[in-house]
Amino acid sequence: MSISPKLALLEEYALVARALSAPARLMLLEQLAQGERGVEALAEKTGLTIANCSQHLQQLRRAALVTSRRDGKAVIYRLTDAKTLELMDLLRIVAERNLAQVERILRGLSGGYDAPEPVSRAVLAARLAEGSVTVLDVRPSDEYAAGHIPGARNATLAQLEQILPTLAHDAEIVAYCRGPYCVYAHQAVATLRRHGLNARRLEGGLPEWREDGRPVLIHVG
Amino acid sequence: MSISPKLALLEEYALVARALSAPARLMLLEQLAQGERGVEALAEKTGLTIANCSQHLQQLRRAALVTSRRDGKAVIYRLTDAKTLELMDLLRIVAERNLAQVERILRGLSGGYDAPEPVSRAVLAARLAEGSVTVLDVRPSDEYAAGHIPGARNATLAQLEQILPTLAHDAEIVAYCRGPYCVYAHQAVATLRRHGLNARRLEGGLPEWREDGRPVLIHVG
DNA sequence: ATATCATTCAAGCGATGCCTTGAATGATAG
DNA sequence: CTATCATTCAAGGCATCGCTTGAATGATAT
Repeated sequence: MSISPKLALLEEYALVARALSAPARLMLLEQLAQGERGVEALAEKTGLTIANCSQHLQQLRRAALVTSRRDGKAVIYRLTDAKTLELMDLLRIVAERNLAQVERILRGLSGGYDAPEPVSRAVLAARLAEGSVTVLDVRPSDEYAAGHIPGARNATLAQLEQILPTLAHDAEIVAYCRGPYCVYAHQAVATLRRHGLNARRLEGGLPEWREDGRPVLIHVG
Repeated sequence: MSISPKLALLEEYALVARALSAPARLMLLEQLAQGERGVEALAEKTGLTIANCSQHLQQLRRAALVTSRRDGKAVIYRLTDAKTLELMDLLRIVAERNLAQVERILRGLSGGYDAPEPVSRAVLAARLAEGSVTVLDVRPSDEYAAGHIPGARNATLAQLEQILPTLAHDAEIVAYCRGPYCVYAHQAVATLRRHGLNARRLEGGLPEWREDGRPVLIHVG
């Protein structure tokens, strides 16, 4: 009943890939890229039931993409390390690079306008230093409170229309969200540009920004 | 169409991951990494039937990991670009790195379940002679192939859950691995006992067994 | 101890995936 | 046109996956 060593190895690799092969688990990883979370919080954010969420998390843990620790009654999950994020990013890059389907979906998101190139993190940091840019954090406010780019203003997609008048029409606006898997920033830029504002998207999201070693402001005033 | 654009995007990313989640397809990609090949050549190299091989290749093509062209009657497949290779490499790196990490983590938590006393090598040898025990080698398959206790069955930790139903519930199970500093056997025993099986750990590992002058079987059938 | 809360386990259902078998397609050679 | 070859399609069996429901576990507080 002993299988070949080679096949056993491939089975291990396949286990990791299989852990990444369900949209629900990618959602969980995206959430965990924001920071460590408990099961209940993850279930709420992703819309999964508690039990289902727990089972997905255990599958991710079996592939060692996440680790967990106890905190009182709660079990807190987090990404094992930056390699997990790298793997997710490369998966996304390959998918977007190769799949015309992805392009069509993103185009559908942008509502048919020509999406401009995203702003690199280095460029945004420079523009921030000279104060020539408005930064918009379009994630839910609890995630904003847990950490955001210094100087960024928070507005969910639902709030976006309301704060439109308060946005300068001359300065450039840069929107960001959770990261490459997240579509909030795409949608925000589409909305802003439809209203004639000069908006672009930040390349990557807050996890990538933090990964670069750039400042993150916690506990808003 | 767009029920949920976000889900649709994640579905596309998951499609790429799913394409990498079958050992057969990883074998095909490994072959293609050495150069473009026809279907028949790939089937021969991997031991798959022609039809099965063709279907796997189409799945890889759907994920845009490979592309194909016609050459006379034959269809020649090749990797789409270097990114496919990068993705395979990162998958392998993460899998191997994570397995080592699991080992380190488990070393920290030796407790967690009431571990029974390990079985001495002399006792195991006697029990083996009378056939009243199931021996489980929980090291990687290549190490198993390089030498193991005669009659031992090989199963990595990842495979353990899958072979659970095939393990006898009445006979005692003895698990061993590399030696006193290796945690595979500890973890295996913990898993088996969680499933209600009567499992214990061998004192020491294969090096100690060999050091005792006891038989070691090389070259598995 | 008992109660409570968060998480995990276990069983069942429907859907999907992998593999096999046998027939259909598409391109080339005579 | 017909025959041949490589590949693909189609249908079936069998296993696995993802989700749900309801109960069990583990840690904490009373």
